[in-house]
Amino acid sequence: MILSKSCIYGIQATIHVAAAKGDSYVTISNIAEQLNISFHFLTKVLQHFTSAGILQSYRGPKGGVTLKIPAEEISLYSLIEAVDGTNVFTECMLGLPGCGVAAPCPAHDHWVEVRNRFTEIARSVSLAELANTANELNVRISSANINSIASSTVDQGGH
Amino acid sequence: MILSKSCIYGIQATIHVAAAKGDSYVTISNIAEQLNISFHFLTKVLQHFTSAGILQSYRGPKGGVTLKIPAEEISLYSLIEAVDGTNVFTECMLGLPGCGVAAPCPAHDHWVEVRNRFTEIARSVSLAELANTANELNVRISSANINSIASSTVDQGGH
DNA sequence: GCGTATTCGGAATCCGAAATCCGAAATAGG
DNA sequence: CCTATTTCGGATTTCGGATTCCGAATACGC
Repeated sequence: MILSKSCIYGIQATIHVAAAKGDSYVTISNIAEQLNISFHFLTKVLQHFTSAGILQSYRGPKGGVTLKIPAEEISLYSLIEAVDGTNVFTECMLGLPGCGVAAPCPAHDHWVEVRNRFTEIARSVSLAELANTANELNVRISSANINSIASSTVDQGGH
Repeated sequence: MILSKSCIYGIQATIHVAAAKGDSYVTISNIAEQLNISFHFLTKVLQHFTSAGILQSYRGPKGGVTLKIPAEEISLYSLIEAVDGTNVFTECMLGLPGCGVAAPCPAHDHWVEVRNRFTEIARSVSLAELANTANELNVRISSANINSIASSTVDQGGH
């Protein structure tokens, strides 16, 4: 698994939030329920995003989380970075610390090609695109289905 | 980390064995020492390769392991497969079971591109190439350096 | 102000991979 | 036959990520 579970949950959750695209806050318990993830665990994961400035949170009744910046400006890269850091994009395939052009491992050149392609894609794919794909294709983002968001998210007005 | 530590150790070890390319068996303790890996742990890892028909082992004095088939016929793919299985090459980026064309996740198309490139490379890169690269470039395969193999491996004759 | 809903943040627990330990089996050499 | 060497294979321990638990902080509604 190239991404940690925390990271995967986080990506699924932000897609969920972006796909809901209401003015209101979405509660973490709602997200957790829809995605079949432990509420308490998701709570922790989403804190990475709020401290990274990707999500905006609000406590108390009518609280929850929402996107702090437009989904178009949130790259998959920044989502991954917020939770797992940038190691995924720089690590050596054989786990050698400091593997690079100066001191490559035998598989360096081959792996760099894969790694760079992954990085490019992560940088160019936006959360908006992921959310649109999810909505348009009516595609699942977890064991649950994305189209259950509409019915479960109620616009409660802004703040 | 896309590969488990066991798998990484295994790849490093087989490169070491291939780079030594003597007729004799290389002891696991020798490999472990050169690669700075726990001997007992490496013992377990290499058993995957012997049971997969990649390595040939021999017990007792003058025993050890050696390649069972030519290094040219051993792909990086088969090395990874022997230890970690094929999940790496088929898994969904978001960890969704059964993610595929029929039921894709929002990131499916993008991830498949990366995954397929990785698979192609793993299938086309041979252990011989890795070992040659390591020898020619005098490149390290662990914290230790590959060129220490020559001095540490003594040809004790065949069996 | 008071009770409730909600996120925040640390502590405790669980669990699987990583690593260690130990005895058994095989084999060469004397 | 006996001993030293080496791989085999199970049992145990360690360690870090995943998960749960609990109390605090914040904010709405009455």
